[in-house]
Amino acid sequence: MPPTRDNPPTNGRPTIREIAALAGVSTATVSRVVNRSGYVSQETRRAVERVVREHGYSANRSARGLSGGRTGLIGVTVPRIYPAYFSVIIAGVTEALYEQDMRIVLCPTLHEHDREVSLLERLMHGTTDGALLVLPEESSRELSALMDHGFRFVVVDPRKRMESPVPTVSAASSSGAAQATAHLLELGHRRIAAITGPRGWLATDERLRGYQASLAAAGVLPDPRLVIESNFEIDGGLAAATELLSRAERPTAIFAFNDQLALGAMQAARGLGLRVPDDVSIVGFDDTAEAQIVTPRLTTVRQPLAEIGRMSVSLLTRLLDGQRVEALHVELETTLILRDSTAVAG
Amino acid sequence: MPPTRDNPPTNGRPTIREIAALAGVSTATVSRVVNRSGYVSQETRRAVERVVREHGYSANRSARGLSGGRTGLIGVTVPRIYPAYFSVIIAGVTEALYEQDMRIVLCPTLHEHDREVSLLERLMHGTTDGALLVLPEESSRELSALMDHGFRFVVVDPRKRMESPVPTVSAASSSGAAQATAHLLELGHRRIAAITGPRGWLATDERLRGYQASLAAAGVLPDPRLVIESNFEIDGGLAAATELLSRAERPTAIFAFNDQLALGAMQAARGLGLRVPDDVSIVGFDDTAEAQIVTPRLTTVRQPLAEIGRMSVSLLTRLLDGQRVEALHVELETTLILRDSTAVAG
DNA sequence: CTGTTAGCGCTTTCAC
DNA sequence: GTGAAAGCGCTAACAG
Repeated sequence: MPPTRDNPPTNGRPTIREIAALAGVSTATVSRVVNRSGYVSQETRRAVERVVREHGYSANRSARGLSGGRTGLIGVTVPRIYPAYFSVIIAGVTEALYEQDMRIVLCPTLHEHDREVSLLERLMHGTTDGALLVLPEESSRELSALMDHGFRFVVVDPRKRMESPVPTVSAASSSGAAQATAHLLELGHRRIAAITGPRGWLATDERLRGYQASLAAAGVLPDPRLVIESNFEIDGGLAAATELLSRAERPTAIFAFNDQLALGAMQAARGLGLRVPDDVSIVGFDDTAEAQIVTPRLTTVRQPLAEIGRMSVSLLTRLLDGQRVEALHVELETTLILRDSTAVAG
Repeated sequence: MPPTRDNPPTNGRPTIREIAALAGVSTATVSRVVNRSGYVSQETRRAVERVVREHGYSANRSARGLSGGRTGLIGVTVPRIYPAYFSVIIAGVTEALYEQDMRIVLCPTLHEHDREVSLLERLMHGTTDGALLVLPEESSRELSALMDHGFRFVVVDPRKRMESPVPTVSAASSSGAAQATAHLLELGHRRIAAITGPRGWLATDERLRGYQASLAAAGVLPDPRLVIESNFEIDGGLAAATELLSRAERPTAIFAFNDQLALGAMQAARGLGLRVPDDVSIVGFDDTAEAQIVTPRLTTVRQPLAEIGRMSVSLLTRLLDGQRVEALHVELETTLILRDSTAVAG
């Protein structure tokens, strides 16, 4: 601690004791009124509320946290803050928390497993009441262990499949992918390539399943050469699509497993002098803001990202309230959004 | 509080008392070791450090906060979490904080003055040690009052000019705008329109100043009809540019005062069947990720957004340490990034 | 219904 | 150098 350190400013805010004195009651009563817990007579309540209002009192969160109550803070680990995919989830989370007068302690992990674990451990020890883990690195086993340890959290968009004790919120990847693929098939496409995320990730495997199901339903033989594994980032999409579109017998359509990959694919097409959708149709997944600002605007599968964030908060708060959570794995609907990057097969 | 509420999980983490017992010293000594404060003998220090390490001890933040120390939490108010402009600043902030083992409590204000004020007041009372206000709604006077009140904060990208006691971090808007305009002039453009942000905002006024300065330096008479006030959002850019480009004597170049406006302007051009940059050149401001994914890629003025975030943290922590901050108004450089949305005047 | 009373886990004088 | 002890502001039994 530096030598010149000021005394921590008190900001002159009233404490519960002062409010109690002013209202002529005990601190316990003020606490009861403020927290709507226990019985307080109409009169007393009103009197206390008046003083609270007049003095702009609100409980010191550290004190509340310490005394065994809640801190009112939720930790959220997330690989990164952007692209929009993450920001929109975060926005949904903060808004839902705000409505309950709670706040978010935001922790980007940069995909580092160690950082995520240590973050989680410190967060859960006195700083926050619980956590939301977006796309966590931990395995189901590690997370189960944490739950057994008394940690309270919800996994958002799990990377791998989670065992039952760990609550999860995600979107219907498989059906969304099936819709996207069916759309391309209806347009007459038969050589439909897929640029996937990393194998083994739930999002990848589920979307692959939907893609293959639609292909099968249309009687189209799946061609493994048309499926390229990538990384859910623009560069990956660019590389994969460049490869695909440079082939002698190139695909007439590409289903990119997220919007970032689709953006990369569009760049690839452009780089090769191919027009979208005239020469190649492209479909994405997510429907983030980027989908609407590129030319042509991207046809894509919408995930209700803000809603995913809100739902996660809802699950977590129920968990924190000690309620038994009925739906441990919530899956929200996805919708195909038709825009300008797909057209009838040439 | 719901009836079924669990006892708050302890997570089985050791307390300072346990560590003290294990190390055979008092809690005071452990505290000294952990906080590197006061004198502790080499020996004792080492012994304590060993126990701390072995048991993965770290201080409970609520307790630390309560007992007058720091909470290790910084509040950050920001209008929204996306577009990228905000996310990138936030990312810079969190990363800089992480390096000091501090965390961010993120609070979107949705541009609501009331929400921002109340957020700020509660944050500063026991939850956080200080705050970063990104593009705050408050006037310089209101903020000065808060500072007098003992609040510690730094304003990032001030909306209005701030009086001296309030520290600020921003980018060199005026010179960036001058560069952008000069670039267009060099390409032979003379009818250069400007789509601005709201009048009275520092970002708007400064960029306007740079724009006019470059025009004047080139001997081009400023035409007030070419300057349209807008809102820093895509829709605003679309509307303003549509108007500009529909005129009989339309501008050959548009300087949009941020990238969002520029994206809107590109959409407008496309909507009118005009090609960018052949028919109209467009320059943006910010250089967010969007600038690189649109077609053509956007020529724009880069603001070092992540660096702005990091610098703000640096200023704030110095403030919290009670050090006198030398540079109260930090202004970072901007750079013109040449891409494909500008070309020689037709 | 309301007040009294213990702490929560930590930092910080103040003695020794 | 180190320990004992006093709270920080609040919640939660437990009495009454």
